[in-house]
Parts: sequence; structure tokens; C-alpha cells
Amino acid sequence: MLAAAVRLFNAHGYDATSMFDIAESLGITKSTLYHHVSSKEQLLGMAVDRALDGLFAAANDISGNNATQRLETLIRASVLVLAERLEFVTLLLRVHGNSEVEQHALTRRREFDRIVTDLVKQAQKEGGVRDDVDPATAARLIFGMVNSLIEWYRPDRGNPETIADTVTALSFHGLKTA
Amino acid sequence: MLAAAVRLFNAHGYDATSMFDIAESLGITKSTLYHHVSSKEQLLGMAVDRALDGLFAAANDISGNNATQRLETLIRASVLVLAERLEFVTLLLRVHGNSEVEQHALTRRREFDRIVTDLVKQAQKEGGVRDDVDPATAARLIFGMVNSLIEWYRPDRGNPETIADTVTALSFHGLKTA
DNA sequence: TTATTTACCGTCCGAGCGGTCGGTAAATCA
DNA sequence: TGATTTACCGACCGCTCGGACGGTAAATAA
Repeated sequence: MLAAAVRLFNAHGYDATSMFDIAESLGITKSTLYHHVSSKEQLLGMAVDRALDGLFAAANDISGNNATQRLETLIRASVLVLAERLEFVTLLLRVHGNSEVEQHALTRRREFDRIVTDLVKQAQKEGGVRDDVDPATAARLIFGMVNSLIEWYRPDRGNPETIADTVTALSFHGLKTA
Repeated sequence: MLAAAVRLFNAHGYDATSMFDIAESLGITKSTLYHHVSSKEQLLGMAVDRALDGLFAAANDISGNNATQRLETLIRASVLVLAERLEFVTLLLRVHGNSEVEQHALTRRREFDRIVTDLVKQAQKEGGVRDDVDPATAARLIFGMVNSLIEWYRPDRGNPETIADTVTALSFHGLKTA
């Protein structure tokens, strides 16, 4: 049910998707849908939490001897979470704070950003990451790259590990020939 | 007038922004607004065209002795267009094909993607770009990075040239210490 | 001066929205 | 068995939306 809602939200936009549309796609009526969920916003909240929980689980589970390695681990893990929970993360990344639920999601996203920025900062101190770039900017750009997955990655084309390899390679070494 | 509409579209979403909201922000009535534009969708169309025209102007104007240099030029130019037409490009990148106008924007975006992918492919042949990555994937990832600007870049913080430097540096050399 | 165009407004409309409510029938519990 | 909960439905409500329409007053053109 949540999955059906998220699919429609992503396909036509949250606002453009009516509760009737969701009910119809499930073969039930709107009334029945409201018997199982209390509001449209609740569906959104459950979905973005599913995405955020995955991201934070990855962030709390990173391994590596130093910050540079840990950053690479987090980038790779994030790609895998994006791929695995693609539709939920897609919805999350399109949220823009128009309601309490969305504000809460934004707050958690900013918290995640801070973790990444701190990691970049530490990696710079270690000398593992070039120090001629602003850590916050670098963090945003790298995760901009990671997050772009939602725009084009489709689970039936190419496996997540290969993508994760490409993303980490580009993140650390860029396009230039090795 | 277009600027006011785009600002509201970006702030609250296209669907969530009513023609009344736009009119109110301009100190006129909805009727007057409809005297100047024929529909809400027309406003959207004008805005995304403004963004796409900037991007294609950049793509048609790139210089460089080889594909690798031309790719770098295009990346840099795109960052500057994003910064300059931030609000229009923001709207463009949030469009998802729910109407004729949006479909048309998507088609033009795909055309731009193809230009970039071709450039990466050529650069690989030249040996200027690592050949262990799929060109289409690399193109999408790099421009995912570029496009992430709309999520966090604000014209009053840091100048576009500095950002463009960082983006090209990360694109070609990655995070690793030089 | 008169005719026409331009900018502007208040009012209205049909449609669609999120959500409520009263009720029914099947499943579960005692 | 009877009582209660659960899943489901049709009808309805207040509200907002994009857009249409008829009209007015100022600017412009003849």
C-alpha cells in the first residue's frame, strides 16, 4: 500500500496524486484507504522515514581505518541504499519543506549532510583528500552525484555494485585517465 | 512577472502554487494576471525554455582543441549557466513530464544529455578520460554533480567561478590529494 | 475629438481535492 | 452462540483551484 502510494507520488508528483488515485491503483475505494492510513501526509512521512532510516543505518555502520576510507565506505553504502530503496529515496529528495512532515525530513537530511561534511573535513586533515576545496561544497557535490541516481538508475539495468564502483572511482580519482 | 512565478514555483512547488498566489505576490488580481499570460502552464513553459536555452547556448559555444578540453569547458559553462539562471534551471530539473510542456522539456534535456555523453565517449577515445567507466553513466554522474547546485548554491555565498573551479577539479581529478 | 487598444478588476463556474460519516458484511473472540 | 472488531463501501462536505466573462477606466491612435 505504501509502495503503491510512493510509486504514484514519484510518477506524477505528491500534489498531483490524489488519494483516489492511490485507492484506485490498489483496487479499493478511498474510504477503505482512509481506514488504513490517517492522512495523505502520513503516507509521505512513512515513505521518507524509510529512506532516511536506510541512509542513517549506513552512516552508523561505516567501517575503515581512517576518515578517508570511512568516507569511501559511506559513499559506496549510500549508493547501495539508494539503489535498494530507490523509490523511497526519490520521494525524499523531492521533498521541499511545505509541511511539518517535510520539514522534519529536511532536518534529518541536513543532519546526514553534516556527517558527510565532517568526514570530508577529517579526511582533509589526514591528507587523504585534497585541501584546496571547501569540505561542505565537496560533500554536497559528491552527494549530488550520488543522489543523481534517482534520476536515471533503474534496477533492471546494471547492478548496484558496478554503479557503486563507478561512483567511488569518480569521487576519488575523477574522469582523468589513471 | 515570470520571475515572480518561478520563485513561487520553486518555493512551494508548481502544483502547490496557485495563480492567485502569483497574482498576489505581484500586487495584482488573478484576472489581470490572466490578461498577460494565457495559462499557468505557459508560465512553466517560458521558464523551462529560459533554462534550456542557456544550457544549449553553452553547449553550442564550447571551445577546446580536443574532446577532453571541450568537455571541461562544457562542465564549467554549465555551472555558470546554473548559477546565473538558478531559479529557471531549478524549475527545469524538477519537471517530470506530467504535461505536454513538461514532456517537451524532458525531450530537450535528453538531447543535452546525449551531447554530453558523446563528448565523454570521444574523450575516452582520445585517452583523456578513463575508459573503465560507461560513458553514459559518467555523463549522468558528472552532471548529477553539476545539477546538484540547485539544491544548495545561493548567489550571495561564494562566486560562481570558484564553484566552477571546484566542480571541474572534482570532475577530472576527484577528491584524492593531487 | 472619437475610436480603439490596453491594463485592470469582481464575480462566477465546474471540477477535483482531502477528509468525514453512517452503515454493512465478514472475520474474530468470548 | 452472541459480541466485538476489522475491512470495506457510497454519499457527502467545505474548500480551492484554473480559468472564463463582462465590464471599467486610462492610454493611445485616428
